[in-house]
Amino acid sequence: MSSDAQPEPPPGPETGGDVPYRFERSHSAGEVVEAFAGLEAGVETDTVVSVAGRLMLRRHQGRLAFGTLQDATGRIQLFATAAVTPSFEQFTALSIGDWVGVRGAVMATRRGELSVRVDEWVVLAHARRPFPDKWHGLTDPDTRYRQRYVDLWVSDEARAAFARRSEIVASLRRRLSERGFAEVETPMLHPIPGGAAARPFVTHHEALSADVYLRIAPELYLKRLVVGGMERVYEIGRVFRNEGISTRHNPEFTMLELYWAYADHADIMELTETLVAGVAAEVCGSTTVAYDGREVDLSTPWRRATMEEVIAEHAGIEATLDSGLAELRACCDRLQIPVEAGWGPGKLLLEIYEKAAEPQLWGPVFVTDYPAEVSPLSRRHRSRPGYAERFEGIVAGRELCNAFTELVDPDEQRSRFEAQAELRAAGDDEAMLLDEDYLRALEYGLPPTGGLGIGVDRLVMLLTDTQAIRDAVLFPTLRPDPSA
RNA sequence: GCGCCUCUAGCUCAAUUUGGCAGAGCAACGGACUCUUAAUCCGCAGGUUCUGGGUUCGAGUCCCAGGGGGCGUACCA
Repeated sequence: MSSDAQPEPPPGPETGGDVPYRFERSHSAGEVVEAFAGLEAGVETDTVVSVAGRLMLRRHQGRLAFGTLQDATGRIQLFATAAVTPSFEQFTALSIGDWVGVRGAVMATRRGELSVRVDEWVVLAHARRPFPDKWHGLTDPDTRYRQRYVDLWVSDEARAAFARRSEIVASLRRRLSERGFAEVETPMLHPIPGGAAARPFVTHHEALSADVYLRIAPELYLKRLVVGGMERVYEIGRVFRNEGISTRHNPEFTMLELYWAYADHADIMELTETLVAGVAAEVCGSTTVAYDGREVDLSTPWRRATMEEVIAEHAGIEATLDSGLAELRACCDRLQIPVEAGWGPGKLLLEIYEKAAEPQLWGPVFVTDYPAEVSPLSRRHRSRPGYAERFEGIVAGRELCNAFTELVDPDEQRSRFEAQAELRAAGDDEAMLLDEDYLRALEYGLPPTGGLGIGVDRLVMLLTDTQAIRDAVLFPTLRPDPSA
């Protein structure tokens, strides 16, 4: 920082000087704006503040210069004059994008713009590359994602969305903590990928001479912890699935999974709707949010409807597991849904739901009573043979969560795994693998447990009104840059 | 994977019905200006038109191949 008593030329492009190791900031831009809101035009206060950020706009007028300084909290105008600002010429030579620290009196210009007078200033970092057009910003999505560090400065929407993402995740953690859930971290490198039907990424551990898999879900480890006596656990973390990329899919995404001993699917529904509505109220200020030009009312309770009910409503078809294989196949034919030979009635019913009913749902709605056949980790429905106590939450037309009363019986879990193995043998490379250690854990006894998985990125999309997962993930997966 | 669209200066965009000297604004650079708000004004520069072939007297433009990206679709949350 230059000093009034013994002014030193601030390091700048001309001097090639080094930049300071730290800067003592007294106020963020937002704090100045808040503290001095309504300051009358032309008033200079005695309050001296230190602010820091990037110079985003400049307006020079001879021996007077204005700048717009932006930091994480917002923008504040800088007011410099040749009379009071040291090294005024160098100050006016700053580039857009340069980081500067400024110390001076808070004032309002004749036009009433709240400003910090530049009594002292120092360059904190030079922007050697030019910033994008100050009015148009970046429009090329590729550049926005690859150079997010630039996008965040020039796109207010991006900055706001990611700030809100942090609030959402913090809110989830706080709410779960309040309910007695302990946050844990389980392995990301799995010897046997499990907990979901998905193709994994494979990697190799040299010292162990063993292939390992990036996890596709933390589910089986979290339930091991319930066996271990952790009655309420959750994990928020990255999972990896070796599948296509789309507006709703990133190969690595963030999942919230929780397990709650002594609870069942009904408890989980209540928890889910309360959690989501609470987070929405906290970060959006309302349980009614706008998404994609439509309204979503997240206030509790959410509608519960069985899979058959929504199929009847939206596809106009009466289809259940009791309809029989032939009838379900005929339904698929009528709806022009391609079917494969090995599919059982459960898979056929699920296909009918996913192709003919789900796309028309807006929600929020819990679609309940999934076929047990397609739910290898969930417990059989207590009163409906062939069904599982599993549900998915559909919000704003998208799957937000997947949950169930957990399957606790080791023998039944073994036979479910074996059924998956048959599917795998028949060519389904997303079918689950048998995990002997998980079965052993179940043999020690898993109490009645409810489990939930929420796609955090999808929740962020919902609450930030973004239509592409890339706008909810800071660094979405892209092809390696051929020019890099 | 497949289909459609797209790629021009650091950024945002132009460039006449298949074709005729590659342009503007912002940023940068030089200058003027003591209350601006995307400041304004004058001046000066700035290009492998994504890459490689081809057609043509002549290609940013037309054709072929490749690359990046977007959207849709498939798999999936």
